[in-house]
Formats: sequence, C-alpha cells, structure tokens
Amino acid sequence: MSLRHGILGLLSSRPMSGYDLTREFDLTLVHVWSARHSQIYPELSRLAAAGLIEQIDSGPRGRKRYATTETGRAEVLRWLREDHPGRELRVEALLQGFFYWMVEPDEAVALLGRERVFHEAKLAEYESVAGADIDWVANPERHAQRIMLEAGIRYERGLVEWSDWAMSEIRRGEESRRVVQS
Amino acid sequence: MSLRHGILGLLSSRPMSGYDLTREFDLTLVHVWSARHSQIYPELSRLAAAGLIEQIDSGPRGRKRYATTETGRAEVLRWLREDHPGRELRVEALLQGFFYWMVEPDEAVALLGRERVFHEAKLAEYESVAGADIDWVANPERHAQRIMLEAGIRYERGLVEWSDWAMSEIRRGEESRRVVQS
DNA sequence: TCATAACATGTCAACAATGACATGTCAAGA
DNA sequence: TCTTGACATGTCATTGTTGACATGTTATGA
Repeated sequence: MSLRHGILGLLSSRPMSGYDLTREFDLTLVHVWSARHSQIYPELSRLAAAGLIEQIDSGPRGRKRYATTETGRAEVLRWLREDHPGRELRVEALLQGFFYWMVEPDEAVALLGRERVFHEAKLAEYESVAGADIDWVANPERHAQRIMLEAGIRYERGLVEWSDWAMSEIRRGEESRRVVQS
Repeated sequence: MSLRHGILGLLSSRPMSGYDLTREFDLTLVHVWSARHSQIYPELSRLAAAGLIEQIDSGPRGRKRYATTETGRAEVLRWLREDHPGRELRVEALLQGFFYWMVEPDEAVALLGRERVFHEAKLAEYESVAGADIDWVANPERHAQRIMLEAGIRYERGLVEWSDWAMSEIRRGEESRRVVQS
C-alpha cells in the first residue's frame, strides 16, 4: 500500500491539503506512482483516524491542511528501510512488445517507431526540467527530486535507444529468415 | 484491461491451459505484467463466454486447453495497433527515492547500494538468458522475446548505473552543503 | 507401498484503483 | 454583473488484483 506512504512522505516535507497532494502527485510522483483525488481524500481520512497524520488548520473554500504526526514520520522511515520494496513493473506498451511477432515486420517497425516518438518526447520534457535554472543541491529534498528525475531521463533515453536497436534487430531477423528460406 | 490481451496474445502462439498460461506469465510476461492463476482462470471463462477463445480439448487431471478464435486474434491486433497503450509506471522502490532526503546521506547511500545489488542480480540473470545457446532469430516469436529481454537488460543496466551516479551525487550534495554552511 | 512434488482448476473475501458524479467557493477580468 | 476557471472536498459503483482456501490427479522414486 504505497499510496499511504506517498502521502506520508509528501506531508513530511510540509503540511498540505488533499488538493495540494493531488497536485503534487500529478506533477512529480505520477511518474512512478499515480493517484487521483478520489483515492487521496479517503486515504487522508484513514491516515488521520490511524493517527499517522492530523489536520492542523482550515482555510477558505473548506480547505483542510494536514501534517504528519511523530508516528507518521516513523512509519515513512520504517517503510524506506523495509527489506523488500516492490520493484514490480507493469507497463502495457512493453507487454505489447511480446506480441510484435503477430504483425508483419514493417508494421512491427512502425509500432516501435511510435514508441520511440513517445519516449523521445518524454525524454525532452525531463531534460528541459533538469536544465532549468534551479539550484538542485540547495536542499536535500530538491536534490532527491533531481536524482529521481535523472532516473526518468535514463529510463526514457534507454527506451529510445532500445527502440532503435529493436527496429534494426527486426530488419536483421527478417533478412536472416529470408536467406535461410531461399 | 491488459490481462485479457496478455492471455489472448499467448494463446495466439499455441493452445494452452490455464496452468500453462500461469507458468508462461510467471516465466516471461511477469517482468512487465504479472498475473496469478486466481485471475487467469476466471478470465478464461469470461473470454470463452465472449467468444474470443474456445476450449479445444480436455486432458488428464481435468486439464482444459484453449485456443483463440478468429475474433480473439483480431482483438489482439486491434489492441496492438491501439493509439494509446499504457506506459504508466508504478514502482515502489522508485517512489521511495523521492523521500531519501528524510534519512542521513550515509543511509541514503546504503539504500541506493541495496538497489544496486538488486538490479545487478537481475541484470546478470537476464544476461545469462540472453547468452544461452538459443537461436533467437529462428522464428519471429522467439525474436520478439529476445527483443523484450533486451529491454529488460537495458532497464536493469540503466538502474545499476543510475544507482552509482546517485550515490556519488548524494556525496557531492552533502559536500556542497557542508562548504556553504562553513 | 507410500510420500512427495508437480500438475491442474477453481472460489472468495478483502483491498486497490478508476472514472463518473456531485457540490460548492472564490478571484479575476470582461 | 456575470462568467469562467482554478480551488477544494467528497462519494460510489465498477473493475482489477491479491492471497488464502479448497480440492483432486498423476508420475517418480525411496
């Protein structure tokens, strides 16, 4: 249940409302863990009931700000130190790759081209954030963000390069089977 | 709903039982999309009811073999050509990275070291499969598997290299803040 | 002969996640 | 004055996923 820890982690840096948390998930965490407001609000109630966070004040428009409690911060640390964090991947576009053999090589190459376009755009987006005029080492929190951004950059760059490799590999396979057959 | 398409894709290569499918998911697809037998069996019933697959025979121990129907194969192709395959990532270990600032630099480095160990082992595993005495281009299906294996190799290698980079980056940040402070 | 392990299929309660629906506030600018 | 868009919080039905429970078969080798 990482939604809980994502919220707890964000609230450890500063008090936030459900709305703020939703925005934060959408802007940064979404790249590794997405969450909608419809999941966040009920979880805030549960976390408050469990004593891991508490509502510290109310603002205009019914805004409710929450902060972590001592127990809540301890729970994030316990989670960070945990022995077996989930590393499981679940990517529909990569699942599709296993079935590229079902289409003609030309089309498989086209599908890979589509992947390349997507990952190249993502890469450009990340690189522009990384290149922005920000003092990334000013504080440890921003530095952690920069480090995770780098993971994203390398991930996307890896997939761009992989797409290229895969396209040429498909041509190579096609060629090699053509030769064997004749 | 990619479970459905994973099953349909696997059955497009050869008829299989729920047991076979579970094994296949566990051996290969698990790296990008996991599924347990408790999810597979009910889905097989639904797919059969929808006319996308059909039971072609029965074997010993109550074994039931299924094959795709024409409609089923068409559905896989429709899915492959679909405009917006999900590329969303959800990796708990990477979510944790955003909160590394909550622990001391030494501990953050240790946590990254743990990640490095994990990804290095995964990488070695994938590389040993890739290096096995297999004719990967013999047929398009195996070739697709090799291409996806390559994605895994690059993904894991990327994370090993990223871990190294991140560890040195944390040291650099620590140093730079120490200098500013003094 | 018997134990074990792999083969084989299923159900179900609990939990996680999504997308749609629902409601209302406040600031800014036309 | 009014409209629009951002702010803000919630619910709920449906669907996806897990882990535990349940049951029985067949081959292998001790």
